[in-house]
Amino acid sequence: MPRALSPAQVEEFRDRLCQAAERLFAEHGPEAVTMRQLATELGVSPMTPYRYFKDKDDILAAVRASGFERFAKAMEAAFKSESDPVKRSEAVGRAYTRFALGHSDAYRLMFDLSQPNEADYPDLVAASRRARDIMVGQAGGMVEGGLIDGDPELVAHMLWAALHGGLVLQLAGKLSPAVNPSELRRATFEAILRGLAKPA
Amino acid sequence: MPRALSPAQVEEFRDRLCQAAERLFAEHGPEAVTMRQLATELGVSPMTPYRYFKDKDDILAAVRASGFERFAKAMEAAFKSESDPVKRSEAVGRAYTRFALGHSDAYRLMFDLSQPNEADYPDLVAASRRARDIMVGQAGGMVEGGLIDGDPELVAHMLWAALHGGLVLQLAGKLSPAVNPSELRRATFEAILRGLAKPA
DNA sequence: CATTATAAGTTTACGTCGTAAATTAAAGGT
DNA sequence: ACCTTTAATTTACGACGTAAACTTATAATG
Repeated sequence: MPRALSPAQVEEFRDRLCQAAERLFAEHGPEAVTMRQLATELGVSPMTPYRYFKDKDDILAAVRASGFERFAKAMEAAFKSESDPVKRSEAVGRAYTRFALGHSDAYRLMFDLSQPNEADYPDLVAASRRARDIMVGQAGGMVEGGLIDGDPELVAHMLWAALHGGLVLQLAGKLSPAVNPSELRRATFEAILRGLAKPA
Repeated sequence: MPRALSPAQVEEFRDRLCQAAERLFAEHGPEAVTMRQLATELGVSPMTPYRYFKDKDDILAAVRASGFERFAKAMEAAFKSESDPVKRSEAVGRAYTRFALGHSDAYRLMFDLSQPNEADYPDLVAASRRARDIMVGQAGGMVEGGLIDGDPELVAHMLWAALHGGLVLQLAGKLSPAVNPSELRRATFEAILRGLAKPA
């Protein structure tokens, strides 16, 4: 069916391929998934995906960008669901954790995997920045609300790094079996916030 | 020169190959390094490494194990260099950070990369456990010294996760440019320790 | 010593990968 | 009706990991 292919059709094919890719990447890791498999999955010949994506790396970037978008969306929803800075922070943190644990393969693809030429994929960069902005904004609320002391961006990164570190260690199975991951997160947040609390 | 090959010779070849592999893995990532390159690097034919390693994954595991061993050694030295629990903790933390930043490729290979059948490589498991034990021991000192409150293993994991999280985000270039990584580490440790401090 | 069994190392070969290039075929525009 | 354009397929290539066959040099045996 040559001649044509509206932008909508292009988008539809890209979406379908991304969905298949995300599932297969999650199951077997991106390296283990072949272009031929992806093509078979969509019922097309091995070279067809190359009309819609530059190469395999481009597909990976698209999958990661879509992950960041859903991630950002989940956090934005949590952000808007509360107005009190503390509750808002807790809601965003819960959304973050829920996403990381519920879509752990996507999360690993997004954060663990360091694509060398990440900057070449503007969609990826934009989606990733969008997610980070919410986290910073959430911490800003707590500082402005007078609950804690410090530069909001620094505080946001403290909480983010601590949460991310625990999550990747948990997902990699590197935590000691004696440590309950959710208790680890709770205790870490509590300690950091207590440590940053404004002196009464 | 067939017949013979003492254990020492085997070990020597394995070491040479591991060193070449670590350098090349660091430069280009493990996936981009081929068995043929490694063989050429050692001046042998492409199949020779297969006498000393089961396959490419086995080489990667050996490289990671050797990384964990050097990492553990560095932390053990720091641990022994101080007797006061707080100074000891700081020394171990510094050793950890210095290793992660100074051998960032090895660190990423060790922690970022999740080899699926990690348990199949006992050397790797042992070296990895050795490193973790020091971190837990270091936190135990602070708790026993009465400086902070809590389960030593949990406290160790809190500090570990926070440090590791900041480091991997830094190494992946995901920290905001406005945030100074070393200040981030300092502030996080200070906040956690303040938050865990025993009430006077 | 000459012979032979064995093990180190190389060569060859296979199936699979990502993808470039050539080819085919279907839909407008004229 | 014909030509141009382009989606899609087919074919083809070089490189990969590694199995299997082969070569070669020694150490043990008679």
